[in-house]
Amino acid sequence: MAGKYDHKEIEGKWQKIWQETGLYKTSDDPSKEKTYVLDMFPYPSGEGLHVGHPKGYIATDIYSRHMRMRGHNVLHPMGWDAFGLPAENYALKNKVHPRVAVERNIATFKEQLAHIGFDYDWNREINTTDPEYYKWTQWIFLQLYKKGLAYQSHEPINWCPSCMTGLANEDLDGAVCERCGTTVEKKSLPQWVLKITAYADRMLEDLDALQWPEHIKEAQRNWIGRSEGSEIEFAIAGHQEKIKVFTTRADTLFGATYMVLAPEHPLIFGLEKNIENQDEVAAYINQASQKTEIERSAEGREKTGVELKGIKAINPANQEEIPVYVADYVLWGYGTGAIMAVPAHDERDFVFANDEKRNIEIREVIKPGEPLNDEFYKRIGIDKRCYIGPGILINSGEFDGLATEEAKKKITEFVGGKLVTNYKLKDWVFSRQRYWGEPIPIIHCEKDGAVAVPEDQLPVLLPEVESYQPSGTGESPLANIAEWVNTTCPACGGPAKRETNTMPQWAGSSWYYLRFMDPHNNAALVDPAKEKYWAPVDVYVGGDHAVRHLIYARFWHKFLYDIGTVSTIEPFARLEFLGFILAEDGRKMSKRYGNVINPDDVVAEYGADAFRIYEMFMGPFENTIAWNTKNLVGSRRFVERIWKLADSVQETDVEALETELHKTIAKVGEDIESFKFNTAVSSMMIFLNAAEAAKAIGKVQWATLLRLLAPFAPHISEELWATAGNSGSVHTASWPVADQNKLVATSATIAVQVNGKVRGTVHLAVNASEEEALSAGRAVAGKWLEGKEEKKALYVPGRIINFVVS
RNA sequence: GCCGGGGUGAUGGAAUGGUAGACAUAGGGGACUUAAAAUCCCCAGAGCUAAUAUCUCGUGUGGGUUCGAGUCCCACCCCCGGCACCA
Repeated sequence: MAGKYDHKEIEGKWQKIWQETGLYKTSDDPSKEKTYVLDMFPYPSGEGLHVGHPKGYIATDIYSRHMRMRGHNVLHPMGWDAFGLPAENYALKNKVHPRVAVERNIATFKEQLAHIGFDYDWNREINTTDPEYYKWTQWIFLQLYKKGLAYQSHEPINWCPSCMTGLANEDLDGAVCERCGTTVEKKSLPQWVLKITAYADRMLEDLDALQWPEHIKEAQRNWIGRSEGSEIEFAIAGHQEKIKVFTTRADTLFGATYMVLAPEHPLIFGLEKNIENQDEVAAYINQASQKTEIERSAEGREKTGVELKGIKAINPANQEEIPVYVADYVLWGYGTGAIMAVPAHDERDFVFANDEKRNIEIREVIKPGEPLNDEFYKRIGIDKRCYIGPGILINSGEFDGLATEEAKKKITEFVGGKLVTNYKLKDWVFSRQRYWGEPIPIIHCEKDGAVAVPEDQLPVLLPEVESYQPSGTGESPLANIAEWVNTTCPACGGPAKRETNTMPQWAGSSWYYLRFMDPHNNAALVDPAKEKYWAPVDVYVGGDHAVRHLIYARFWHKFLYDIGTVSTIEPFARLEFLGFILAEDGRKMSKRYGNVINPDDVVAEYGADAFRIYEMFMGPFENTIAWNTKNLVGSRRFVERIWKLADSVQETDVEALETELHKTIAKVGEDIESFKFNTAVSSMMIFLNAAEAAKAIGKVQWATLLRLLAPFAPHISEELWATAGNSGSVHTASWPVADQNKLVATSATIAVQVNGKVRGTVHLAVNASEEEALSAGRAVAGKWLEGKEEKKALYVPGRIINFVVS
């Protein structure tokens, strides 16, 4: 007779034993098959974990325990992504050094995680703010620099006036800072930029082979934004300069009746003397620069612009002179910052040109390849004079009659243009004017310019400062430490200054998964043999970060592949998307709303095992679902009923449970593999219901059930495994194998239908003949067949009987 | 606007084209208890019924394919997510 189920005692006891015996220590045994399961490592915030954080960790824990039981050598590590603005802001607010705050927060996180009973190998813990770690982050930067993929730029960048730092495009949410919601400004600052665009094509192409959720792949495709088109030059009448445009519709060139330059286009200044309405143009440009990105791109906004009077461009297709405008609907940051405008076949150009005072010709050059009836116009849904689809060329000289696709190539060739590919993806602005990040390992020499810090001098340690308050001037707080900034040039020995900007938060997380393979290596980022064994990450679990982290990590990984550091072209073979847990009120869990649920409290009251089961049973893993303490009771009851079932264990197996047990074995195994934890749990519940109904379970069946339960509820299954007299840990026992012969029941209840409507059921042996089945079916459905002509009778063994009558 | 994913009881959700609503929560009834909690047993999509049986309807809407559709096809509506004046 088992005693009362005391989760505190049981869970505390086993957590201690597992730690003492090193049950989860990972070895680099190359003779065993490996599985590398990884969570997106957390940022250790001052608020600690809420119940949403562990959801993904529980999933990887179950997966890793299951693979270990299947005999794999499992790498399931945990670490801390601790650089970046949140840590620094927290530290500023609470008047402690970020390092101290981070250490304290990590201790809290670890304590919280420990209570949930994860199988992490803590010997492999990493922390991105540890100099032994960021030495290698800096090392990667140097390799990028050496290959010309890290360069200095003076282009204006996005600047967050609240965070007082420059930002990358990926750090923006539309036109506001993703972190604080402040509208960003443009600011000219010298900075380091990483040439992520050099990898755009490979990042796009290699997506296809990844086992990732479609929406994440799609988000990456959108972000990279490849578009194939042509670059075509337009001469300016009476000038040497030319206007270069990017277009995806070179086939419409004969319909280009004006051009537009972005307000930032430098050519406007170059032509200044020849612009007759200089004042008007200058005023427009000034006005445009005052607008925020949001204002500029507001949907349905009237298109404004000013003609550059005295300037005419020459359409290279037909040598016609056409007007040139400056208008802010053309963006300086995309393509060449200038467009050829074809009002008949581009909605935006149409809206701009379809204004009487501008008096711009709308010239049709594409005829749709289908009948021009009302239905067609309804479908294209815009003004009949603007058709944006493909078609057949008209009014295009010798190209008349060609189809769009062919004409694009031929016309580009005809006017001496070239086919090019454009991307929305921008190079990664990599400098941050803040304290809490990896120093960029560069020295600026008066004579030699930017010089890489020699690798043997890494890491460049982040110095102590008096104030890590950002200056807001565009200089990082490091610039105030003269004794650190002033140094000698490694190349010439002359006076030089250190780079004072730091790396963005996303640097350390762009390669951390590699360090877990070999966390204590001082001579290399990762030992090649270990990398070859463990790479790639087999299953990567996390939410959000569809673009940023995943695109940065893929970029760095591909670069590391090119320089021979890693052996795979992609870092994460499979990605499982984590649906968040909302608060009970349906809102995001946040201190601000006072709706945070701390896992410590849940574990204390219901136990880690019930907590783990509940988070997995809530619903599909990828769904966002609100926390519900009432529902949690069900998982607690399940755990308690398992505990009580121990009293019903008998020597001999219960024959009636065999089919159900083997179904459960198959189901739980498949469901863990495919991250369908909710149905894995429900299948164990179904089996438990059956065992309770039978009022008995054989000891072999019991041991099997405990092994199935072990990944989900590691403590209670370990306890019951031990009390049942099994040797060793249940977590190193072998995973049960479903017996195919037992999976199929010998008989089944199947439905009898008449004309597809269920009219009854029959219990039939699975191997019953068709005659037997149909006659049994007729007996049940007799009433419905009476007086009707039976046209057809179907029997699908084990599934259905259906009579078709008239 | 383009792209991706969805719409199933009161709720979270199940369902290789084969008895829709498994499993769980909340709910109703009963047992135990002085009582309550806990536990155990039973009921439970909607309609019609005093109730049972029977029947009818039922997976966003309308069509279609099929012996049979939540599942496949077509059109539409709505929700969530990504991108968006990207030429």
